[in-house]
Amino acid sequence: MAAVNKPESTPDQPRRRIPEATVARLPLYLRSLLELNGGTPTISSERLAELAGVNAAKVRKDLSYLGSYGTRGVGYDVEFLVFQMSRELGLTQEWPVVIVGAGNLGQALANYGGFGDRGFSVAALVDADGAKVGSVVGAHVVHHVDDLPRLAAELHIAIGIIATPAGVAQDIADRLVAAGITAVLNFAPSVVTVPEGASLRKVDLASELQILSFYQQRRATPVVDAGRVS
Amino acid sequence: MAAVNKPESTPDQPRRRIPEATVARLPLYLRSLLELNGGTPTISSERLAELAGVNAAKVRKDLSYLGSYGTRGVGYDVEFLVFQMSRELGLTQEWPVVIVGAGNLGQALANYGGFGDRGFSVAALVDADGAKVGSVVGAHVVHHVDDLPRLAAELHIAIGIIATPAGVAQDIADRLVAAGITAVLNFAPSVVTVPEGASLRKVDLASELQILSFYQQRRATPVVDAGRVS
DNA sequence: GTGACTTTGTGAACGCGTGCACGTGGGCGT
DNA sequence: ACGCCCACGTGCACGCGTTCACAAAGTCAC
Repeated sequence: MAAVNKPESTPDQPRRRIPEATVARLPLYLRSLLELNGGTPTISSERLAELAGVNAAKVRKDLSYLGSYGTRGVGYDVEFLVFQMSRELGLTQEWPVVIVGAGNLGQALANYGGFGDRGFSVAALVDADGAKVGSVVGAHVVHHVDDLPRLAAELHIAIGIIATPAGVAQDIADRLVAAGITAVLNFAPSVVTVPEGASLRKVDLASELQILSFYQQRRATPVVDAGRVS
Repeated sequence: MAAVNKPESTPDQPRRRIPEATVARLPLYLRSLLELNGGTPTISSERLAELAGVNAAKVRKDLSYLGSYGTRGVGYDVEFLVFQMSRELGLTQEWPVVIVGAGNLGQALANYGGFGDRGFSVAALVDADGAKVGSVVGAHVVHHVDDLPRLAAELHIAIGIIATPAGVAQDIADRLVAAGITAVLNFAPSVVTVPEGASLRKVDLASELQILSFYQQRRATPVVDAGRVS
């Protein structure tokens, strides 16, 4: 990345580093604020915490990473906070997204309304199956996955969603990155990796269910517990 | 497979507490092992780490929470490990799942093949919209959400998936819990809470995209001074 | 202007998870 | 049988994230 190389001698950090855990909560706060719909001009950390389902201290610390945007004795200006968070999250611009895989999931995602919701739009839908290419899903024509580089360049796509079978997920990830798409959201039940400098998030339905199953199983089986019960 | 009851054969230790982070990785390990397809009888922590995309020390520590199932100098017996992990995750039994919301996402989930994959099956699909009730989605007839208590009891459903609009997600969660379903997977873009004693996981597409957007934005902006970026 | 009250911002302590490094113990070759 | 080698299991240190508690800072009433 550009100027940020070694923190060898530069005391002034260019930009505040925001902990990953905090970044993951920002969308939650933003959503909570938007749900207020202008009901109140300001909001306290306590109220926001309640809406977001976290505790107040965490809210304050998280927001403090963005800057001192609160007013003591009053709270945070909702509108201003929404603006700052949107800016920080990069939501002041439109993010065109490509969905790879026009199967069950890919089609559902393409049709999903809550998408353009806030800064994101489905710019392209691609598939490797020649038979699907050209067909129409929702408002989108399915393109061939080989067109990724062209599509990415022409439509300025920076985010890719993998909605393919597990077997080809890594290959698709590689192709996405090769096409200059450095943010990847993987829905396929498969471990994929991206090179340094690219971002990867995953949504893993099977894992989530298995995690639930684990705790459900624990509850069902009587246990000799050494203290707490959860 | 052997009896799914208490491991009376094993030294009956007061069950080990497994860190949440570890639990979240178990499905990953399990999947990686299954992909081996009997290729090798044993596997080292290093190899498994590679497959699962984590580091070897973490694998060993994670697996050690399950018990000392490895053999020094050799590695882990794949088949045995699969069995132990399946047992621990509660995958030796079938988990019937109810999907709430027969909209875009709900239908896609109902049709999703990789579901019965490993211990889970769509036992019911319900919706609040009377017009949808009775219609057929995939192999399932849509029932009314009011039937939840009956369905849950009759079909022994313990896991519920919320695939509704955000506005009703909390209400649905309450209904699920009231119906005795104590494990909930929430797909709706909304904060929901469940009472103590129930489990909740969430899958939040919008948040994931916004997190990606955050890092993408950081990469794109060359970083000015500590103050505002115009 | 003053004092009481409210809520932020943050220093500090704590706890959990991660990763290293190495002791430990079992297999395998000779 | 013996010793070498290998990979597990884990104690320990470190870093990140969470939480508490409180001073700082601003508002509001009068």
